[in-house]
Amino acid sequence: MPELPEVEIARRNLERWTAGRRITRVEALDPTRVDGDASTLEGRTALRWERRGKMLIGRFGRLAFLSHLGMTGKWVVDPEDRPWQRFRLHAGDRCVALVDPRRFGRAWVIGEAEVAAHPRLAHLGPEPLDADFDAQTLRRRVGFGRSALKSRLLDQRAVAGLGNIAVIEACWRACVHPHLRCQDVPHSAWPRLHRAILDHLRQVLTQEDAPEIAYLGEVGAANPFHCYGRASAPCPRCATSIERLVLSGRSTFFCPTCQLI
DNA sequence: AACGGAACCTGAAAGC
DNA sequence: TGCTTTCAGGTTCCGT
Repeated sequence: MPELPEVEIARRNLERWTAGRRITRVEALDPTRVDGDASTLEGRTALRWERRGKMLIGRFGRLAFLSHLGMTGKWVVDPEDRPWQRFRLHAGDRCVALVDPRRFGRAWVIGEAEVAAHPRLAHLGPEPLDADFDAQTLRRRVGFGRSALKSRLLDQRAVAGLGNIAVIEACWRACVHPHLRCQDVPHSAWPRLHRAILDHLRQVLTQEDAPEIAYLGEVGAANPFHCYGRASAPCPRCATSIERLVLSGRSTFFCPTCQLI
C-alpha cells in the first residue's frame, strides 16, 4: 500500500492534474466506499491538494474531498478502460481515477469546517517530514511502554504516515530490532532511528516520483528496499541471511546480526 | 491499557 | 493443466 511517500506523490500528481480546474462530473463507481454526496463537488474548482499522514485532502472551497488509498489504491490520469476504477473526477478536459483492486480505499466528501475534526485526521501524530520533527520528538512519541517498537511506529497516533515497509527499513537502517520493547530502546538509538526514517522516506520519495507508482510485486517492479521482502537473501550490510517472522499478522523482516538491539 | 487475531476485499503467485 | 493455499505496503473491531 501506499505509505507516506506514495501518498505524497499522489498529492503532487493530483495537484498537477486538477488544481485550478473545474469539476464537470464525478462518478462514484463503488458508492459503498464513499461517504457523503460526491456529486456536490460538480461545478466546483479544485483549489489544492494536501496530505496528512496517509490521507489526501482535496480542497474545493466550502467542501473537502478526503481520500485514503487503503492497501492497493492509486490515482491515475486518463484511465480510459483500466480495470478496478472506483471513483472518477472529471477536471476540465481530463479525468483522474482512483484504481483500487482490493477496495480497502475510502473517500469522504465533507464540509470545510469538518476537516480538522474528522476521525481519520484528528488523532494523527506529527508529520515525520516536518522541520520540527526531531529525534527528541520521536523518542517522546514512541519511547515508552512495553509495546514492540514496530507496533508503536505503525500507530498513526504516534507518528503519521509510517507503514510496514517504512518501519522495517528504518529499523534495519538504524540497526534496531523491530520487536524491541519501546521502553528498552537505548537513548543512543533515537537519533539513528530518526535519521533512518527520514532517509528512507526521502529515498522512496525520490525514486518513486512518477505519474504512476509501481508497487512492489507488480509486473516489472524490482524490490528497491534493503530489507523488506528479502527473506533468506543476504543482508546488504553484513551478508547474514535476512529473517522473516509474523507479528500481529504482518510480515517483519530483519537481520539477526545487524539488528541485535 | 495493550496485544493478538479476525475481518474487510481481491488478485497474483506459489504450491501441489 | 487446474485447484488450493498463501500473501499483499491499511485500518478497525473484538475478545482476552
